[in-house]
Amino acid sequence: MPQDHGGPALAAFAALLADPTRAVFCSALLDGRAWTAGELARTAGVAPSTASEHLSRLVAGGLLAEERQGRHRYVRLATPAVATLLEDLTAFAEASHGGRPAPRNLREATRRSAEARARTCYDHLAGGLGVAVADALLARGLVTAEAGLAVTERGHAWLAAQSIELPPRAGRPGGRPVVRSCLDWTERRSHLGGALGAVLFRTALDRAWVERIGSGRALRVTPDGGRALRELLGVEL
Amino acid sequence: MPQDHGGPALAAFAALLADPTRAVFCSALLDGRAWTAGELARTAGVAPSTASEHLSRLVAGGLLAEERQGRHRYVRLATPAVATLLEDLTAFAEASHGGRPAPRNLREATRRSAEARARTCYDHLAGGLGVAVADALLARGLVTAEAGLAVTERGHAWLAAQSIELPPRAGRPGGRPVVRSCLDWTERRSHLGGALGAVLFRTALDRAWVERIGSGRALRVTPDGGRALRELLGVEL
DNA sequence: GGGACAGTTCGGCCGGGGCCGAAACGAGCC
DNA sequence: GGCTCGTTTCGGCCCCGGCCGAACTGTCCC
Repeated sequence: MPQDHGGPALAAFAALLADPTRAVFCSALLDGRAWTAGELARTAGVAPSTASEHLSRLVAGGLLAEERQGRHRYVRLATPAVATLLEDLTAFAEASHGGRPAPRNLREATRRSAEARARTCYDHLAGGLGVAVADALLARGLVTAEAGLAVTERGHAWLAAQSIELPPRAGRPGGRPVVRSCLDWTERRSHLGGALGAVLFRTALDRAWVERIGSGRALRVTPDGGRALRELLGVEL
Repeated sequence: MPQDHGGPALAAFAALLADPTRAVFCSALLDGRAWTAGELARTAGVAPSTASEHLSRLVAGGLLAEERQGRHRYVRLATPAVATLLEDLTAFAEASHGGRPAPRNLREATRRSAEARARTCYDHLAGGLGVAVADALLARGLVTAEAGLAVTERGHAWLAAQSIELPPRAGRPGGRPVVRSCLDWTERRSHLGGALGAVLFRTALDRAWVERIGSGRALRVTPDGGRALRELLGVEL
């Protein structure tokens, strides 16, 4: 039986994430974008040589995918499934680890609140904005939590009216679930992941409703975006 | 932001599972029952003193719950959420680890096939039986995979007709999802987890459709059970 | 070609942590 | 009380693995 091997395989896999440096890498990559080896090394505060070895292990273990461009080694999470797994693990780890420590100084506190307003979580919206959008979709009956999260009839109509298309394989067995609850570390509440969360974020970026700030997960809502959110969903920021 | 701490917290949590012995403990506990420290020590092939230390760490980390009875220390997975997390991790680990090794001898092969027919996965059915039941529910339209897995109108009626009741909080936000796809390591296909999977397994045990073999995850389908499965779901074993 | 720079490989250091056995503890049982 | 047995604590061993710096490779740019 595989579960005889489940022990060792599980241990080997968990060991990939059990190192603080590798965990920081994965956390950073949860912004859904590709990072270079050097960026990750600086972020984690280790020598480039150390980062290189870690990345090789993560790639070999199937957590990361790499792409070489010239003298750069770009690396990103291998699949959305990896992101989901990391989100689940982090949520659990944070929860069982007890409350998170308070910010150490004013600068960190303000940065926290800025990020809390709007940020990304892999490929969808998170932070206060993500939670607000999720609440609005539920309140307007576009998404139901009746028996697991799902898009309602009205929800599909609304998406069509906005010319927002879900990917064809979404929701089919083996495909990505349409809606997934993703616990927000900041808000301690759920925002929307899954194919719906991803396509909403993508749309918001394409239509310039939000734009990235710097190279992290932080987002800014544009004036157009604020208007659209208010009109389409009744979301007031 | 918590994700600054997400790295270290994630690493600390993953480290709990990164040890082969602790991973074997968790794998064994995926049968959903409480084991004593000594049983786990023998299963993993380590000294009782070693097992004791590991268990303390797992309990402190929130993965296991313990209950002392006389001179015994019973431990079990702390919550269904832990089981879900372990299932996801194991499935991913098995998948990315490449194909599982072939059975080493005839005895192991036969044991595999016996277990493959019917076994448990935490608190629901798995193996060939689990997959067959899942397929039958889908084929009869009692469960849909339209937009994530969900119980259909007909499904609810069917459950009521069988006097099978879902727990009241199931499917509500914060509650356990009603239906969850759980990848079967043996069959490489999904069977049903979630509240529905749990209540179906519980019902099957209560009505003596299946019974446990020994102390592992293996199950035997009783004659009554075979009849019930055939009549109610058209499942032929 | 030459210089700058990203990444990799290797050797060596060092600490953490898993393991055991011995001994202590404590519950059940006679 | 005295015995058994499951569990725990402690001390000590040892090895795995993360870290760095130095040297090397390969790419881009001038």
